[in-house]
Amino acid sequence: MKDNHLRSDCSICYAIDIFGDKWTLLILRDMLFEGKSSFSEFKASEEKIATNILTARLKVLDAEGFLIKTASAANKAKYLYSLTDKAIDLLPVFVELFAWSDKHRAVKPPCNPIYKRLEANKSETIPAYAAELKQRRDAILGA
Amino acid sequence: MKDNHLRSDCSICYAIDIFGDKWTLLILRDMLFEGKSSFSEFKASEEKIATNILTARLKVLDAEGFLIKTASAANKAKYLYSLTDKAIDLLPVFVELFAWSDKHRAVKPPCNPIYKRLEANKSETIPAYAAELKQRRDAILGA
DNA sequence: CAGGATCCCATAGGATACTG
DNA sequence: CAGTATCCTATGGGATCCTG
Repeated sequence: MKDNHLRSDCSICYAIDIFGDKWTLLILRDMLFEGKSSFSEFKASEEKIATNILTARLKVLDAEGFLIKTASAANKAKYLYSLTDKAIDLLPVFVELFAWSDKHRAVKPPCNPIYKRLEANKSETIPAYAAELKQRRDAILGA
Repeated sequence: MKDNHLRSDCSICYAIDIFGDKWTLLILRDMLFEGKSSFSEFKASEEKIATNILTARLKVLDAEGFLIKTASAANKAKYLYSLTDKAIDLLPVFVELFAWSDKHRAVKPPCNPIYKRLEANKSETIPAYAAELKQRRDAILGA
């Protein structure tokens, strides 16, 4: 994809142009549902992302306004990645994607309890969880 | 991705392993929202997919149970691609993705009226549209 | 019209080693 | 710990031509 050159005006295409690959959504999953916020935590996920890919994806997510990078207060050599509202707004997409996957894949894996919590009563549970995420973020950023 | 080798048990990862690329969701979009059902119609979409990629993606979508390929009744050399329930079940994902994109992209493009119809009253409109799609499909397949 | 076949390039991504 | 730097391979993908 050429930089800053949209393939079309389509809204779906806009989304795919940003995170239509094998890794970006997994990083966002880690942040949205696994409470992860650092390079080494992402690296430790079971899909085993390579460090060069991880660096590249974090850079894009930053540039596209999905996350904010700050230095850790405790450890100067450590960085923390916080979610923007734009990223948190992807929650409904993840919930639907999860529900679909859970319905159609052959093997049923043990699933993250947070998903289960969000599947029922979506119009209440999702905004509530989004608020939690924003609260955690603001605590870290000291906003 | 190695064939039939899942990177992890994660449900999100399952979905990404199938359609985590720049083209697959656009083909499904064309089928779900644009009423397209043939090779040449997909090829004509404004993102200009290459024929080798299109062939490859259709093959994967077929193998993964997203569509059914049948010979056209009218034209023997023509094939029709119909959506399976598995593909139609992606409707909620598309609707949320569309809503997210529409909220966060800088430029607001003129949008497909079908999306607008599905954004309100989702729990009624989405199943209704899904039923429409299945009806159309069954008419074609003569089921 | 639906694709297959080729050629070729760019990017994705894996593995490993290294640095502040 | 958070990357950078390489090196290498595999795949994605564009362009073009060809065939039943």
